[in-house]
Amino acid sequence: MPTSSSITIRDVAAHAGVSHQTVSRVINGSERVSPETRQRVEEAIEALGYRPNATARFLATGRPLTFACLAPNLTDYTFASIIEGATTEARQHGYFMISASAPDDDTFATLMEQLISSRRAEGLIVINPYADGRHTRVPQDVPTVFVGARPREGAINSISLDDDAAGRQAVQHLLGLGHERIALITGPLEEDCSQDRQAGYEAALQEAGHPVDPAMILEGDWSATSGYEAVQQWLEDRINFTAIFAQNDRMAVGAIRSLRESEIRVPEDVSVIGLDDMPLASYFDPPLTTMRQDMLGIGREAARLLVTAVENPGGVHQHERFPVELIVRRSTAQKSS
Amino acid sequence: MPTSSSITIRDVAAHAGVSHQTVSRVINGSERVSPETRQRVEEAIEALGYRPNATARFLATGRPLTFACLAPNLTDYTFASIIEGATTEARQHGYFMISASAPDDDTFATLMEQLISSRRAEGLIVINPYADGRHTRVPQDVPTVFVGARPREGAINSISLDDDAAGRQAVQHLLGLGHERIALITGPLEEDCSQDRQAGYEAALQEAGHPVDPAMILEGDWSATSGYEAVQQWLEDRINFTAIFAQNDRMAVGAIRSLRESEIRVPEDVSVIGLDDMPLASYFDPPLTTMRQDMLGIGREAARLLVTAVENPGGVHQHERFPVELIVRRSTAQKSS
DNA sequence: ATGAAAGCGCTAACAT
DNA sequence: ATGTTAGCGCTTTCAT
Repeated sequence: MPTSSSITIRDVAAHAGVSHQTVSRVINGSERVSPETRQRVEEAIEALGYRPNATARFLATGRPLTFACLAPNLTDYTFASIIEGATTEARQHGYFMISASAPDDDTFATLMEQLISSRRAEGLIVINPYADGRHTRVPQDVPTVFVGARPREGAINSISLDDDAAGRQAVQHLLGLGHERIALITGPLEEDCSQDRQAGYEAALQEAGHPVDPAMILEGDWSATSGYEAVQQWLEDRINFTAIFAQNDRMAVGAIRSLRESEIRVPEDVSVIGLDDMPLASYFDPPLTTMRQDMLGIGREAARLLVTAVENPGGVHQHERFPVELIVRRSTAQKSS
Repeated sequence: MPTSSSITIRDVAAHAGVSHQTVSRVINGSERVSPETRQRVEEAIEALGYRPNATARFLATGRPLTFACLAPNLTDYTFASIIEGATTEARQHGYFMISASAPDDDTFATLMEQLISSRRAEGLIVINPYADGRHTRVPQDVPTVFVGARPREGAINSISLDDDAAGRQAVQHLLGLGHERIALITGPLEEDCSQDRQAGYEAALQEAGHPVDPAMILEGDWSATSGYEAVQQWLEDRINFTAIFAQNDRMAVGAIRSLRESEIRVPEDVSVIGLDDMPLASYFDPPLTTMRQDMLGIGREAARLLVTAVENPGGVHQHERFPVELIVRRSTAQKSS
């Protein structure tokens, strides 16, 4: 089997004594080829080591069979999982994924130009589109799925967690353990999910007849450090609370560190619940109570929606919300007396 | 600025009253265009909202300006970081990256066919090529960089940690604290890095005049669970040790969990050192002593080597090793009497 | 400095 | 069932 250096469809045709179009039919699995001819062509392909040139095919069909997936970064575990799910699912449908990190608005705009305007990719997945103004940079008429954003005006598919329900669930778990003074550490408030999780938190509290105390709500930036600092702040301000809902696991871990350093026991004195179920969440001390999100599944679904959008132009835009699953470990416990 | 739906170079040419070739010259920044003509063409481009079609350009030049990066998965923090570094660096040089996960040999082979043989990508980065037989699946003559593999025969660039030095450094740190009975949890032994880290461990021990006891060496699979189980095993076998070197952080964390459950204190009774400096390594209890590897830098360097290989065919193959940096936190301490 | 012609490797449309 | 003729949108000679 010789090298496939630059054997073209015509070389194969010559070798098999047929027209190049017949070769094209064979490699595309058309029915309209006699068995004998097909056989001869396949032998020629094998003999010459022919491999179809993807670029040429893309040009001829006008379809690059490629998606782009943009996230603030590629290393965050949640982003990476979504990307993995989307990439794998896309492949199943014949598409490859170009993923790139767009830390800011400008980078995002540049990538739009190079990826979308140049028609290098025919579909787009944007993770965290409301992290900044990037959602406004998406060109019209490009099949797109936003991940981690609420449905909005505009012709775009969206997938997100059911963040409101997640917020409620966290609070209800804590309420069920007897806690009433529940503090909240949010993510950046420009992100939909932070707002929705907070809304769920407030709703659950109010429905249970408890007040929402603004002093017990602090904004973090998803980092462990910001969770740590939120607790420091409350301690300085002498805020009383017996439980904390951190909107992600990293902030929860930071909060626990801070509590411990102040000799406050978790969960005996204060319960802490996070959200994500990040890797090793059960290996922290104490093992983290949290809410698991199916990030791989979200990524897969994003790819599925995108395939649908690309293959059925003018279709209806979909909006989905994924549920969260409570994982009770040991950072939450019954409120002590 | 109208839509760029399907404006071609010829539309622009007509609009500007020049030949399409002149438009080509303008968008490629050729010198051989008079300022006035250039001006007119640029106005036409603006007026029509023209954007060059990347696929057409690829076909004409024979260069897809795309790399592929294959890893066992996309979510592992070390892989994701390497990918992020490589993707970003590649972009700097005008290349996009298609990344995909190849959990096994067969998937890898299929991806080679779809990505490389079809000339959809012109360069290849393989993370962990010796995880299985995948390194044999890389076609000849494709510019390739192996990440996480020792230099070998064959025309391929490689980058890895200086794993041998890392193994030594871990042991020397422990030796310096007075430990002599140092147990080792390795990664899968088919991977170069596991072997090399073990070689460094053994060399450092021997140079210090201490025996290498095979009973104190157990093979893990990088997971926290395998670290946990290794310690269980030693405990059952009543092996005596005062320190553990786990070849990655996850296994270190698992080992610590196991030790604690047996009422063995870390670091008072047993010191534990890992390798990676994974996110939140400092948030475990105790904060993990480990060795940091610059995964983003490794990824960037991989992309740089690949650009060189692609742009200078027939060049020399490079092999690089990155150093590791000891991060002393609190899971290691002076051996108690 | 600019244009005309040819072709990259394939698919699509129309014959036969 | 198979071949012929045209492109896809661009770059690359080679003229002028």
